[in-house]
Amino acid sequence: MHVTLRQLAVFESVARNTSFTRAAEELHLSQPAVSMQIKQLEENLGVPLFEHLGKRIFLTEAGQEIANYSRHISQLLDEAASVLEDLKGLRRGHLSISVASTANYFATRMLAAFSKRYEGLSFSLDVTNRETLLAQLERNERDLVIMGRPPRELELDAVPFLDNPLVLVAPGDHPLAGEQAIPLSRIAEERIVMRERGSGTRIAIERWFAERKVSFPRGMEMGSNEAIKQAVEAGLGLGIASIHTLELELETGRLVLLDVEGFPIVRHWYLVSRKGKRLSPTAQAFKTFVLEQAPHFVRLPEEYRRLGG
Amino acid sequence: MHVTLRQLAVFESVARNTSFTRAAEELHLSQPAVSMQIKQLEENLGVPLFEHLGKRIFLTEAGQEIANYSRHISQLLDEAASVLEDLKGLRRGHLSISVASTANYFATRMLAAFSKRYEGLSFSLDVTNRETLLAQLERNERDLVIMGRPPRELELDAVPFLDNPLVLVAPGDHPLAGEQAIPLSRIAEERIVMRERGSGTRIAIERWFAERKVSFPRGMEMGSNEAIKQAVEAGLGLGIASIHTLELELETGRLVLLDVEGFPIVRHWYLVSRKGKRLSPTAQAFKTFVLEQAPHFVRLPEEYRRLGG
DNA sequence: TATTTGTATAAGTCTATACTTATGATAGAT
DNA sequence: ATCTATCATAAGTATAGACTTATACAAATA
Repeated sequence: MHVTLRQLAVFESVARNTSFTRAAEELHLSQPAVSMQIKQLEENLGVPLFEHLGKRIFLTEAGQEIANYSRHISQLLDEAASVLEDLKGLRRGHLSISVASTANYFATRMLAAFSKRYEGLSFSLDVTNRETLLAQLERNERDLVIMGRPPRELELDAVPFLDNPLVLVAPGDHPLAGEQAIPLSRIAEERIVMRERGSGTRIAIERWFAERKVSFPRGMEMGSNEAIKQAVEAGLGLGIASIHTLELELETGRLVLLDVEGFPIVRHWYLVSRKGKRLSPTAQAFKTFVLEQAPHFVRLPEEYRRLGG
Repeated sequence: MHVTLRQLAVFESVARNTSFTRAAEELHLSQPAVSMQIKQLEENLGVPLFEHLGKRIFLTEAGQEIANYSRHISQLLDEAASVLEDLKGLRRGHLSISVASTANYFATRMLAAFSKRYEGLSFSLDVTNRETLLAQLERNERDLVIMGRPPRELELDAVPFLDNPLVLVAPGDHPLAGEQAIPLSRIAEERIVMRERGSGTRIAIERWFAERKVSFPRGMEMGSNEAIKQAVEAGLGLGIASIHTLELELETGRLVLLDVEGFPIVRHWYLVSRKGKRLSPTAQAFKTFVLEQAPHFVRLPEEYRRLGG
């Protein structure tokens, strides 16, 4: 059968007015135009929809059924239109993002704030490692990803939106705590706790030392930021990590920033999406939000120094 | 927006196949034809439905929403088609009939049998007086009506389908009980209990006596068939009524048929509908059923005589 | 780099759609 | 019986709808 929405719309009007002429007026059509649409609909359905008794018309049982279905369908269409409007207007929508474990510390706060601003939106947040992040982008499973320097070889849209200072920290009672302008050479004497080889942070650190032609300090490798913090607190050495992973420890003074020559090593946080991806209104809104608001969700190294002093 | 069902159908196929080319094959179309339909749908909705990443396509969030609505709509259309088929195939439908009070005695049985044969059908049965019956027909509120002789002045389709014998009955212990070929003159001596002036039955009786030039017997008027039966049983006189209202009393012997010259007065039951009314499949089926099966739902006068003898 | 695969765009065709006006048929109303 | 209101039918038209083929473009693949 080849029913059209037009036919249903005309039918609906006729059924409601119980008159072809009245429906024609309502639809700004000639009366024969209405007759034809109804006739076609009846032919398509293979059933008479109206009963003609004298000059009055009545819906047949089939007509009543079709009237119900017709109402239902036009209601669905209205609803669909409204949903699309909501999506455009950010009153509805879903945002799926993933963030590198290290970024979790502030990304969660950003998402919470964004969520508060756009109440209708729903979210899925994945906190995972770099490898998974890239795989998700590859499979187009995420709108956006927050991570450190994204690989150049993959075709990605990556926008830096926030400084990511790698800082040197020591236990609160360390001899170097509070000293200013510590020469880098002094650090070479200390043992360093940092992330394992191959991790984004570690690569950055190695490159940094290499650029300065400073011999890489002996150290300990840890598989997580939490492990680094615990090791440093336990006095196993100095730590190098993103300042954004250290907030609580710095605030309580369990760890302190060291003012070492050349530190912090400034890297950046990136907002990453698949190259060529057309962001949904929701994702676009989040991107804008992050680009504008990100600094409000982290503390700068200076702020902690003030605390420590 | 001017969305068409065609657009939704094509969209549905593309969404399911996640491929324009595959959808084109499925729909036996060229690939550009599919592209065009999707493009139009997107323009109508004002939203991109697909994301193109490399050669792969993904549904946008809006696309997923529309896919849901589209599925729902096509499901409704399927359901509507199936309902119409059911209506045609008498697996579904509604029959609304009214019957004259007098006809109730066998009409209910007919309806029960019909209902058993077509299990999917629903019914509404109104047992009411002649006046209401005609008003209902006038307002096209009933598919069919069962009544005695319908008025000629109204434009009706009326088909007689069953004899309606008006019989003379007496209490089981009446002197005339069992006598054969009682002359009509003998009856003139008795008092007669019958329906009130103006009722269909009464008119028929009066006309019958007039035709035979027999003086109308003195009698009592009753407003209902039940009242007649009670009066006769109580010995207030002989009764004249449709045999179909007397089944129980004749069967138990509380009343007996009198074999009076000229009796029974044979009238007919009619199946009546508004002139020009196109009967629904259900109503048509019931009409056919009644025309073919009606005699099975009543007893003939002879059968009771055998009982009485 | 060339090839294959998948989609978009352009141009053209054909037809059915969605109308129109004019007129006919029918049933109520006057 | 005539008039009036309603719907159906007929004939005609302009348009847009639904296609086609040919070709361009872009990205994955070899």
